[in-house]
Amino acid sequence: MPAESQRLERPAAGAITSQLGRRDVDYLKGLNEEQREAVLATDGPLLVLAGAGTGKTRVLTTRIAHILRTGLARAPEILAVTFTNKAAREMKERIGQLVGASIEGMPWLGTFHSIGARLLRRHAELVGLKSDFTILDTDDQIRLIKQLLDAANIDEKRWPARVFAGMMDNWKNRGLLPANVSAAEAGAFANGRAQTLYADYQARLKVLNAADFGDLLLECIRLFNQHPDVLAEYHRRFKYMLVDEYQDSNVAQYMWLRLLAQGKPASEANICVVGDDDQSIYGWRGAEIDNILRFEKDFPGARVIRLERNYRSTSNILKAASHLIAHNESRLGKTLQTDVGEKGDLVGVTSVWDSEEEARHIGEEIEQLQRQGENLNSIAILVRASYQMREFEERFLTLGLNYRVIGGPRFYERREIRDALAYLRLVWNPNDDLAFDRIVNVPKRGLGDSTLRLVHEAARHQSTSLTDTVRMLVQTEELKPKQRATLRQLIDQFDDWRRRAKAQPYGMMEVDEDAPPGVIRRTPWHADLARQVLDESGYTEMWQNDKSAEAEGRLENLKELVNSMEEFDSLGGFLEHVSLVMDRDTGEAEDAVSIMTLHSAKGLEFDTVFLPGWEEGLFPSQRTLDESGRAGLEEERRLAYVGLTRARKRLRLSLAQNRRIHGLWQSAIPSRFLDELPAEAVEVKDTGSAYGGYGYGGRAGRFNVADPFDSVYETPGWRRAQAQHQSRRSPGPVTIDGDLVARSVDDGRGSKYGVGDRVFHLKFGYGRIEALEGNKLTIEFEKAGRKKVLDSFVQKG
DNA sequence: GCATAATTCGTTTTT
DNA sequence: CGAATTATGC
Repeated sequence: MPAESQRLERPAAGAITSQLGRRDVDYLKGLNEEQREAVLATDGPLLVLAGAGTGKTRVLTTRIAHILRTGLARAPEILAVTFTNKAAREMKERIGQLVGASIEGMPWLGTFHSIGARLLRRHAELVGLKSDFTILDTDDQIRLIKQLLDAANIDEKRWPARVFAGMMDNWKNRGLLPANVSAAEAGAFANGRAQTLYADYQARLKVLNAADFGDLLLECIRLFNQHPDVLAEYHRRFKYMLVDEYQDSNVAQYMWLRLLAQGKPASEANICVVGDDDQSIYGWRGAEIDNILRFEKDFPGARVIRLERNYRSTSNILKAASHLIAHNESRLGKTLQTDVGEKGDLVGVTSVWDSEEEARHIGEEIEQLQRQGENLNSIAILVRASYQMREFEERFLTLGLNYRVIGGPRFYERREIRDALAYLRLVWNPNDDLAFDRIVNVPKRGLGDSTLRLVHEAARHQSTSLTDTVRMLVQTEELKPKQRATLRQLIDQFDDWRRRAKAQPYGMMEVDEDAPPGVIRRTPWHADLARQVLDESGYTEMWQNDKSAEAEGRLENLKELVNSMEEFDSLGGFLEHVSLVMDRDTGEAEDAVSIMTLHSAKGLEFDTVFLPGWEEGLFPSQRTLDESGRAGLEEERRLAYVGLTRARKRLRLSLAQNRRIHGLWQSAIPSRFLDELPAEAVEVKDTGSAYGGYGYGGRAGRFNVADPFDSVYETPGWRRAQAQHQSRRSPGPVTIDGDLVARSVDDGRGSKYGVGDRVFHLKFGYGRIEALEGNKLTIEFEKAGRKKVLDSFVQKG
């Protein structure tokens, strides 16, 4: 885990350029004509349409190297954005190799989000944040929304928080601030209160000094729009802009780029986008394939360079992929030419009885390949939906075949990791209410719903953080003694940890760069502190006492987490890293078959690729068809294209005649995509167990396909979708949940009490104020006696 | 407040 | 069919 965010701060700006003079760089060697052109066309807008396996990353990295080498710009003057951390890391590495320097000095190479975060931290105060703002993950987001729904008296059963989170995500992906959300769209949630909720949510984030992932872009856009001077600063700074996987960009990312490119007239902008419209598979999460299709209009006079020479696959594989993708209408059009030279094996298509047989069959083929000396690492199984994976896992376990599942729950998404991080976040920032919420009763401390509800209400009334609220509450008698003692202890503990955190000066863990190898590096204090926090809080113990099977693994993960902290210079730096870099190191040490979804396979390649489950409904997915119609079908087809083009030498498709979905068996129809493969590149195989005549193999090369596309509109699913769409469009009669009974609300003049006032307290009844101390009142109650309470819990009686 | 039974509900996923 | 979340009883 490289400490990118930390190291980049060091002024190594000249590191790359200074070494260039000494090196005879032959970076242009080995590039084909188009690639070289794409590298050398530095000025003006450029669209590089790079088909699968045509050397896209190579062009991108070489282009950067070229810009540096020729002195067109220095490293900090180049903005290069990717979508994933993995891609960013890879680029850094390869640029490093090309220019013979380390990754240092490319401060603006990163994901949209990490660069967005970097920009926001620099100008935080202009968007209502402090520069040490917290980046929320989806978990925190949901928690926060739940609180807001609760506060607004919206039934969370009927209007689930995750649905609203999805809507907001959607808006943010499209660059919409609360004010810009159309009433029609907002009407679809909580009887039209969505817009207010969105605004409340944003306001709450500011109070919490936090931003969610969407904000990292959206707030940048707002910043640029509202502060042209700031934007101008970056116009001057960035001489060249490069964007990877442009077909995956969404509207917000487009706006972001557009603003940054505005320093010059569009026809002169030095912006280079690289992508493949045929590999756009993220439409469902906001990607606008239109961005890439429209590039030439956005940037008039843009050069377009097509990379069509494929260095990956045999011609049969390529033929299959090209033939299939040609069925799409909205595409810019490329024709991949193989450079491999071999025709290779035919693409195998096998029909099997059910998914169990499918797994058995693929297992056998893999064992066969293994006997032929193939490496398991060079084999992958790519599925459409993750539930298909289980069958393979089970089979491979009984076979004793090594496999690895890629893209499962990520390290930083595991419960124990999030809990541990919440502890650390709360040490780092006492006002992190979401972190507080997460761990206040983890491990179990006997603080249940009622106690926490009380704390929350008090916090809401007083507009203080949960930590501060509790700090006040424990000085009163609002809480039951047991809970009060527990909370007091917890607060004290955190204060203690914070003291320890401050006690250690930063200088202590500065790494001695000149130390000879072998010198044991001192464990940074914050890793130690983390260990202490986890031990003293009882968190470690909680898992030690847990007898479930996963407990051991969780403890391991916690250790790993603490160890990984040692690579960071400060707790803050570490926390930034974990909130943005959510990917795990790929353990490629062992030889194993890879099992993953088609989506997570993008960008990878394998000698042998198995593509199971080519059945109507599963692939293409019925749901996508229902929701997005023809556009959905085209995206599914691109997904198929991505799958096919992952293979270098061997491609094996399969389909089951019967599949169990949601517990019940359904007979399946072969995928229409099978019909779209060129017959001459395909070989239909038979497992022998398929029932003659029914099987796909029985039809002598003609695929027993699927209804024509139009019939999709007749499926029940489609009609359902239509119906939903209708109901969403028309707001309909406004039904009121009946829950409009006024709650005892703070009337705003809350804290204006004086000694002698008669007040009412929900729990203790009527009483008279004896003394005032800030917002703490001492009251002599008529029935309950003398108590200390918070002013927000009483009303004038 | 917490452990256990009943119920709901089923893509794809990065940051 | 099975996970994952929610209602129920102690």
